[in-house]
Amino acid sequence: MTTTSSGKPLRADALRNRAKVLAAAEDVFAAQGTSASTEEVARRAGVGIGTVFRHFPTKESLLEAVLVALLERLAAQARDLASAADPGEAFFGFFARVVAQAATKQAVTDALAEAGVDAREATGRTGPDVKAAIGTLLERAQRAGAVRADIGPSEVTALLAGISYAAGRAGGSDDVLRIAFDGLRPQGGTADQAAARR
Amino acid sequence: MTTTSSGKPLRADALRNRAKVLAAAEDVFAAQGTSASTEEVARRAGVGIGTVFRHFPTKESLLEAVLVALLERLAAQARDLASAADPGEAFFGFFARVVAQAATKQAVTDALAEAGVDAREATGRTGPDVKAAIGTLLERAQRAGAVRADIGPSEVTALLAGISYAAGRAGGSDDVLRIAFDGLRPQGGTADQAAARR
Amino acid sequence: MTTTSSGKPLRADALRNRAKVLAAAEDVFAAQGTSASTEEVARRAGVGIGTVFRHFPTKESLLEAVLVALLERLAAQARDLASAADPGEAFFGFFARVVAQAATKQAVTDALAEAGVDAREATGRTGPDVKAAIGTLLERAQRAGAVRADIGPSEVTALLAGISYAAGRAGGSDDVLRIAFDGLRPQGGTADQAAARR
Amino acid sequence: MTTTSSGKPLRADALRNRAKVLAAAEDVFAAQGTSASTEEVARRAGVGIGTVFRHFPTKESLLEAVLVALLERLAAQARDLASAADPGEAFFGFFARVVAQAATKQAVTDALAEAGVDAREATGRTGPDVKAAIGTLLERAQRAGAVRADIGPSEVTALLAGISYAAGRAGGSDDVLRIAFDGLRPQGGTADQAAARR
DNA sequence: TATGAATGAGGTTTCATTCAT
DNA sequence: AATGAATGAAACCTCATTCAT
Repeated sequence: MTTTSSGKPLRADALRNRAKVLAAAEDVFAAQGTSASTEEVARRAGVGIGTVFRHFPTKESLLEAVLVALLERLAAQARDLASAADPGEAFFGFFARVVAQAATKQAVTDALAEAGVDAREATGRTGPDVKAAIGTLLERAQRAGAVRADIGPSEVTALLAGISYAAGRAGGSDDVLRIAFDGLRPQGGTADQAAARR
Repeated sequence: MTTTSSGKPLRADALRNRAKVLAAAEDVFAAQGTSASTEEVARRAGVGIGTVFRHFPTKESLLEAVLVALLERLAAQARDLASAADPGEAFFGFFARVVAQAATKQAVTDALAEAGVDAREATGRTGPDVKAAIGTLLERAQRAGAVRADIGPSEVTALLAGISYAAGRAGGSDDVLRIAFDGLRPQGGTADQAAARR
Repeated sequence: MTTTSSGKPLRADALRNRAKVLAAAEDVFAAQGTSASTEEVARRAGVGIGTVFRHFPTKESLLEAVLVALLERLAAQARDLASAADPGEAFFGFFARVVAQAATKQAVTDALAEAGVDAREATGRTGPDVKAAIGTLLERAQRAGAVRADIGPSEVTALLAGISYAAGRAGGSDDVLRIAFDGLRPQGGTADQAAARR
Repeated sequence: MTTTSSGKPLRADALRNRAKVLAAAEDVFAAQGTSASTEEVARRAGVGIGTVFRHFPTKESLLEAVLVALLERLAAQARDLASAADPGEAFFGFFARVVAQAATKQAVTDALAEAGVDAREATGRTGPDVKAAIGTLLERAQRAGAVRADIGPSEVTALLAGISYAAGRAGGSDDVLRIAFDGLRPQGGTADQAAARR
């Protein structure tokens, strides 16, 4: 993501400003919600409002960019864990870490949802990246018998969102995370369990 | 909720309008999010904007009223199930029903959170009602061995919120609900499981 | 002023309400300025808003009525003093008393001026009454040599308004009143002064 | 007043617009009273409503700015006369000129009073400037025996306000001004008078 | 006649976006 | 490319006035 939509490479200073704006936006939206003003983002970034709009022609595109950045970071974390020694630990560790980061992401996910933009469409090719990375973690954990076999990446992603929400808003304690983990593990008395024992 | 804050009973027509506004607000906020305009609510209700503000002097108070109405409805449903024959079925049935209704409630819960109002405080005495009713369902299900014994109403409520969110936003299928249910059941290898098998 | 504009006599209870509203309006406008809401007047009067509008079909007419009532009271006070023993004392005493009451009257005078209504027209036949009563006091004081001879009721009224304003807003002390009095007395080196020394 | 509250100098075009808005506000408030809408001010200034609020973030701050501008102008006029040849003429000339300008100033003074803002506080350091300049004029006139010795700047200011009000509202003729002048001159039978005759 | 609920124009203020500097 | 002033639509809310009860 080092070029504009027009495909032309950005000058060094422009690139630096783009990064400053993005970082500021992440902070501001996390702190004040997505209804924070674009001007506030500019102020925090230390640039003029015009500069924000030069890089992100609408507020929605700014929110989208923040979301993409977050998802990219998540995907990277997932890929880092893809070759960990203990697949189960890798999977659940990733899950827990995402939930812990939820406060910020929540704001942005909400925003896009509210703006009437489907998150999956907005995130373009980043969404699949995350899903693919999660899929890898999931498969390894399932093969190791640490996670039930009858679910796929979509279910994991949805559950991740829900538990993150609970953690951010409902003041959910670790107990909620524990319940989710128990639900994700192979369940007793089923074919899953048999597979887990193998 | 048939009186104003001043304690005087409302005239029949006023009461009817209040209900119309509340219903419209529920629809509008569910459909467009809580940033929908008050004027849109008035339009949908078929009343003048002044009427909305007569009944709910600020937008926040309108959002609050919508939330309270929703919670009241939930509490009533929970109470209805408190004496059902099968406590486990009652508990899980309630959970599933709430999640199914989630689209609307989500909008409002978000709104209050964003508005800086603590949902638990805003809902005044309605929140406790819901929690109490859920507590009753939970206890009965735990005593019957249908639900794990190491959680309380707070965890259930938080999980309810999270799964509802997943259902409303992340397009969570029934699989997510199934995972949550499995996590809520007595877990293998513990005293709970023994109780469950009895 | 015991009839409506339609000429029909008011029922006893209607008359009582009219008086209550008028008194409340005086209080409210004096305390909060003329931008106070009509609803506030109704509340203070202990009647419904509809009742206020039944008696005074517009807010302007209510302000006008308050002003008329005030002027009537002033005229009565002036008439009471018309036969006082000392004409000079009567004149200056009246002047001082009016200024002391100014706070309330100010609000209303301003209001009418702001509302684009010419005070002289609005007050209809009451204005002349006041002016006539002031004229009588003035003439007697002039004949007694206590007030300069080269001014008429119009100048006295204007000065009265100005000094009242100063008293109400500019925090004018008694000194301002003293200056006005000195300016109103027969001035040195003229026929007036001779008369004053007689 | 060539900078914003943030201390940064304004761009040339912004400065021009600020002046246009201020001038328009003076006109509009003078003509229609302080309850005139901000939109009317924008229309008269030929700018968008947003521009008005960029320069004056609330209506009250706009009213305040108009008042400050007026007081500054008055202070400048007073200072110009501070070294005039005839101190008495300077003092009374100033007084007369202020009264002649009264229509506009009245509107604004009223406004601030109504808005619950103490004019003296709101005007910051401009109020004292005016009073100081008036004080200089007064002292010189008193030393020259043209004005009575037993009053100070506060009394002059209050009287100024009152007579201005009379001139603007009550249709006061020059006679009222004459009365005030006579009251301000050294009064017969006192040390003042002796000084005046010298 | 009295009441107060309903109305909607209009007021202040915010903010995403555009454009001159 | 960067800036920030200008714009105006739209939001929330008030209040004089009308009208059904």
